[in-house]
Amino acid sequence: MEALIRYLLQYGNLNPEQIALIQSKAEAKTIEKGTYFSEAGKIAGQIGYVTEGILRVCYYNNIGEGFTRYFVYENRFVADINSFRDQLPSSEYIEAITDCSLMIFSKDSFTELSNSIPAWNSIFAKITSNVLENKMKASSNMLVQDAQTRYIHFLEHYPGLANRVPLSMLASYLGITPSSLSRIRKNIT
Amino acid sequence: MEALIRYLLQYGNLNPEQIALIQSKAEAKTIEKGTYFSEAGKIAGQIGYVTEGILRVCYYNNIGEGFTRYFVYENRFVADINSFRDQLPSSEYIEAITDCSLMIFSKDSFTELSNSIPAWNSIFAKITSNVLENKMKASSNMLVQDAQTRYIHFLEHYPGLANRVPLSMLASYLGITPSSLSRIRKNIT
DNA sequence: CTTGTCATTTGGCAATTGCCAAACGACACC
DNA sequence: GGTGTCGTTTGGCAATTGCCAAATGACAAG
Repeated sequence: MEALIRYLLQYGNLNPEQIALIQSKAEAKTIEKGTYFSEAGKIAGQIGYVTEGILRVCYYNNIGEGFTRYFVYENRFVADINSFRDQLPSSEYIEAITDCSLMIFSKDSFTELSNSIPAWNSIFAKITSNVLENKMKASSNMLVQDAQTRYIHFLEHYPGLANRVPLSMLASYLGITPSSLSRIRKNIT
Repeated sequence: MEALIRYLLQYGNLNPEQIALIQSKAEAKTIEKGTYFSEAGKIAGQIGYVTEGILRVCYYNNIGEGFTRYFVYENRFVADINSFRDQLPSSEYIEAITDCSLMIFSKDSFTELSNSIPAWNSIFAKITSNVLENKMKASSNMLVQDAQTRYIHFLEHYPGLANRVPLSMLASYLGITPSSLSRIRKNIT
């Protein structure tokens, strides 16, 4: 909970009353490995702050293969933000790939905070654009690197994460086959 | 100018007085092919709505090669949004690849609109997250497609654009060499 | 018209990566 | 212990793409 407040304070100021209000609206939630926090076709009813565990934002093609767009891990927000904000159907899945603990805000709580705390919307606008811009740059950079460079960059940028996610999901994030990732790992040891 | 207002109205409501205020703050500007709208290391002082022409958002590596992250063309906003919002140094270049006509808002005008029009920040928050999310998905999708598929998808998604941008810049957007793109074009005719 | 410059095309070859199939390892269940 | 399942590793081969170099084309300047 302190971590959540510290995270928010990076993006704007909040006084003690506002912090107390936020804390009163945050709700602890755990979800099991393999279950979905949010599903394509459904409307996102909550936004979560990850206190423990890893999720992946992913989609499936017409033959059921899953592709990882990115991972979300401790001390980051997770949600289909456009679905949550405008209450439109989501286009992606958010899947827990380990057991996860989250602090969540329901849409109603989020709206109340947005009405009570002037800085709230500005804080989330900043978080959203910073995070999305970074994700976009990461994908865009990967496009012009070879597979091994992408993997090494992932190792450096997300220390420890490579050992916590299945090889096949990491491979689809990197845009390569599981076999290729397995060979790359053998190469660089 | 009507196009700009119509674009904004897609993301929120504005009454006639607000529309008039917006129009009074928008400033016409032209920039020449080959010049920068915004530069890495500098603070973005304006946000532009493209009425004519094409720009690219790009960066350079340590040996001076330029890589295109994406293109911005008619009836879209262009800016380094994080630099513009927080007045921090930009990390990328925005280059006119044809002569361009823009409607621009200076940081001061933008702030005034933000103070006078309650919906203003919400409109730009939606535009920002929608646009960034689409860019991010596009890059992420490209990562798992072969070069020809990426090019065909670009042709379908941005009709006419392929003939208006230099092959070398399109190649770097697609993450392939100019030679490869040239061969792909020969293949599919 | 000639020249120079720069972007694009093309060829040949090498490296990367994908695809398919088989083997292996971990692990739960009987 | 045996069996099945699933994820990962490995091998062999084919396709894609990059790299380097040369040829061609477009175009502006003299």
